[in-house]
Amino acid sequence: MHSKQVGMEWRSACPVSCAMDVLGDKWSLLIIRDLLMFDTRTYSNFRESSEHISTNILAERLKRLTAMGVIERINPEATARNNAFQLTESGQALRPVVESIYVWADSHLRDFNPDTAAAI
Amino acid sequence: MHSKQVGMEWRSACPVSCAMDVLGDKWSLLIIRDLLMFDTRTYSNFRESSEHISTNILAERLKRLTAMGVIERINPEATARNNAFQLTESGQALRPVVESIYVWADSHLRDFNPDTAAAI
DNA sequence: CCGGATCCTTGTCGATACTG
DNA sequence: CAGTATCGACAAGGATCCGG
Repeated sequence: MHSKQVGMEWRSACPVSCAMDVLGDKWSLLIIRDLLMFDTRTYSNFRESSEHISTNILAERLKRLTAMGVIERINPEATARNNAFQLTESGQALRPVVESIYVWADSHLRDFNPDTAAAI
Repeated sequence: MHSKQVGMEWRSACPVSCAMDVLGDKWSLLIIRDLLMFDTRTYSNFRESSEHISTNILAERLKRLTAMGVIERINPEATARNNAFQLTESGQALRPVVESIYVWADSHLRDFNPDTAAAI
């Protein structure tokens, strides 16, 4: 699977920029976060997360992250009943990213959001 | 300076979510990247970066990142001639975030973008 | 010139209703 | 329950114009 096939366009060759082309939105890293915490998540599991993603955005992000090899379905031929996602090796390699973001926000965003808590 | 004062709304108390409320777009972390690389950047320096941000987006992001205490003007009373931004302590604390993103993209996005190079 | 505001077009987000 | 269709709201992006 290549970039052209998923309709991906890269703004530049910079890895950080490419990463933002894939993950640079408000939702993608929260999906990754959920999967880092719970290993597997269903469509409705994601919807239960406290940020309340809407169905079309969730479906699109799951599609994109799957296309980019970050997540995958546990069983590709699963029915709607038992259908869940997990991280690929690439997705698991995002753990340091999410953790460093967590650490940063936890120590530098407190002044702005008094509610910021360790609990997710 | 508090969240209400900058019109900030938080989707949840999760630090990762809060971080995405501040940095979760395609441009913010590229601005941080530039400042990590060059220490100080002017408005037009940012515009010269290879992703070609447009003026209105840049102005808005600089405003938001300033409001969130991530960047600051070197000299608040500078004229248009000598006017540049730098990272605050909070912004410099984002170095591990940008670096881990760089490392991830460099090793996991190559299959999708053959042009991904170490050079920024 | 440079920083930045404004206008305008296009694209994406997000809520909700709806379908298999 | 997973996913799609629709539509209004809003953000992105380009061009252009203004002030110092």
